[in-house]
Amino acid sequence: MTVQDNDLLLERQLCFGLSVASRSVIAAYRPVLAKLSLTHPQYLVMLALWEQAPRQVKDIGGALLLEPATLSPLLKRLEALGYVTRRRSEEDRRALAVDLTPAGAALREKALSVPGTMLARLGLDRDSAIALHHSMTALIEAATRADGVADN
Amino acid sequence: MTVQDNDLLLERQLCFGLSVASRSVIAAYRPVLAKLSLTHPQYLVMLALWEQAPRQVKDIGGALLLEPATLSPLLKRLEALGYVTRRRSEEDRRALAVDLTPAGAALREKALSVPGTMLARLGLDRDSAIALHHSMTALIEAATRADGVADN
DNA sequence: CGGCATTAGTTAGTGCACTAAGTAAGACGG
DNA sequence: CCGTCTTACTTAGTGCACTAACTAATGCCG
Repeated sequence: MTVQDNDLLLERQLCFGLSVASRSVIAAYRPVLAKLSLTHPQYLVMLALWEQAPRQVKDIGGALLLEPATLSPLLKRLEALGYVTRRRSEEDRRALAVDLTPAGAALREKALSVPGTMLARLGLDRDSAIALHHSMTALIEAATRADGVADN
Repeated sequence: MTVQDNDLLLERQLCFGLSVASRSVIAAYRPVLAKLSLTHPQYLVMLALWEQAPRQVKDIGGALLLEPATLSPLLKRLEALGYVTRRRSEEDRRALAVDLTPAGAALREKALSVPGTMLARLGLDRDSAIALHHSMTALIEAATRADGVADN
C-alpha cells in the first residue's frame, strides 16, 4: 500500500468526518427545534433576523452564505408559519424586506434555551465550543478562498 | 443583554459554523470531483467500495451513516454512470450486492490525487487535518449519543 | 430621454437527506 | 409446515442546496 493509498483512507476520515459531524449535529438539533416548528436552516435565518430586522434576502444570504435561490422558498415557508413577512421595499422595489411578525419576534424567548440545551446534549463546555468554532472559521476561510483558485 | 442573549449569538457561530464549513468544503471538492463525474456523497460511497466490494446497502449505510432511503437512488445514479452494479444477493435475495464495475475500480487511480489536491486547496497540513478529524469524531460521538437521550 | 448593463429575486431542474409507509424475502415458534 | 415477526430495500413526500435561466427594477452613459 503506497502513501497515496493511505491518503485515500485518511482523507475519507477528514472530509467525510466533517459532513457526518454536520449531519449528526443537525440531527441532534431536530427534536429541540421541532418545539419551535423550525428546521435547522430556518432557525439560522431566524437568528439572523433576531439580530437585525428587516433585512433583504441578499443580506441574509451574505450572513449565512446561502444562495438567494435557497432562501426564496425557505422564506416563503417561514411566512406560511407566520414568523416573517415578505414585502417589496419602498426605496428599491427589486429588494424584498423580510421582517419579523410579532409571533416571530416572540419566538426568540423560546429560542433562548436552545444554546444551553444543545451544548449540554453535545457534552461541550464553552471552551471546546469556542475552540471548535475557531477550527470551523479557519476551514471556511480556506475553503471559500480555494473556490476562486484554479486547481489542477 | 443577558447571558442567554449572548448565547444566542455565540451559538449561532458554533452550529452555524459547522454547517457552513461542511458546505464550503464540499463546494471546494466540487470542481475536483467533477473530473471524476462524481458528487461528494457519491465519492464517499466509491471510497467505501474501494475499501471493500461487494457490499450491501445496509453495510454502506453503516459506514457512511446514511439511511438506505438516501442510498437507494444514489446507487442507481452510480449504476447509470457505469461505476457500480446492483444485483440481488444469491444467499439472501432481500439484500442487494453493490459491486464495482471495471470502470468503477479503475476510477480509483484517478481518485488517488484527490486527497493531496484537497489538502493543498484547503491549506491544511497533515497535523491540522488529524486534529480536525479528532474534533469531528468527538462531535459525532456526542451528537449520535445525544440522539437516544430524552431531552427537555 | 433612451437604451443597455447591472442587480434582486424567482423559477426550473438535479441531487442529497430525512421520515413514514410499503414490498418482498428470510427466520422462527408452535 | 404456517402464520407471524423481522430484515433489506424501495417509494412517496418534504425540505435544503446548488446551477442556470428568467423577470423586473434600477442605474448609468451617451
